Amino acid sequence: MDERQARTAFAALSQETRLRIVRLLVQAGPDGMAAGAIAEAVAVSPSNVSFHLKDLEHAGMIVPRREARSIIYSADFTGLSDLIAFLMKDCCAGHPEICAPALADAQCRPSTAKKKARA
Amino acid sequence: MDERQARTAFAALSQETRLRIVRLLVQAGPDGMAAGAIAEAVAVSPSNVSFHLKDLEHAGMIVPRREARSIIYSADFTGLSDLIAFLMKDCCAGHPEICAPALADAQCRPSTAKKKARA
DNA sequence: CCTACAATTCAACAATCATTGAAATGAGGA
DNA sequence: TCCTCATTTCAATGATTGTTGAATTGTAGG
Repeated sequence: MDERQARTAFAALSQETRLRIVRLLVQAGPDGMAAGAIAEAVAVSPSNVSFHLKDLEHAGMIVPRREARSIIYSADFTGLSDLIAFLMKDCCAGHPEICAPALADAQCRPSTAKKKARA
Repeated sequence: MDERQARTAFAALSQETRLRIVRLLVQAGPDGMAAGAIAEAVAVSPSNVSFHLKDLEHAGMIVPRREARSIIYSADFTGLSDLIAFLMKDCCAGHPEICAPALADAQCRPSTAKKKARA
């Protein structure tokens, strides 16, 4: 992920409605949610949600698929992952020890973490 | 870090000049750089760099200190770390295996990861 | 105290972004 | 085909954000 893509992603996530949509879709998992359901969940108009969904899609944070009459959006985990990697490279560059707390904090470890987080 | 803080941080990083400043300061390390030096490095006017520095400070991405006539800014590693943690919680929530690639990708590992992680 | 320097503040303007409601597209079902 | 539903597109408007140059604050040295 280059700097330009990262900026686009940051901009997408900096807006209240859009950030809520992303969090919603991450929780929804691979099944995703229809545009209309998203609009209802975040309480904005259909045209407005469409505007934000397009922006998030362009930023590589979500991905659409058609299913019958609906368009289902789901989180783009690869895109989110790439953004984290970009941020970690910037944050940790030359200072791995400083960034470590973030890793410990998130309950997200590579498969090497046998025991579950969240005791 | 709550959602509002995260949005402020994302907004700060979504602007070209500001993202360049952050990357510059991360590379500069704890010593930091004077506002004037930053302005020169990113090629913007003093008043403009001041505007962006204030924004980054407000977002918790950089921290200032006075030193003689200069004001030295350095990256706020804690703030950056918190943002990564926020993003990882959102991204990985319930899907740790999906987020793992980001961890492997960044050359930044917690000290708890003795060996492996990339079997 | 006066001057020089580093940085910030301020007001004005330009540019970008978000919201709205109406109209258009596109997929199914009768 | 016709009708309906789900979503998008469009144009207009309001709200935020970024940029500029001049004026200001604060620090240090002569």
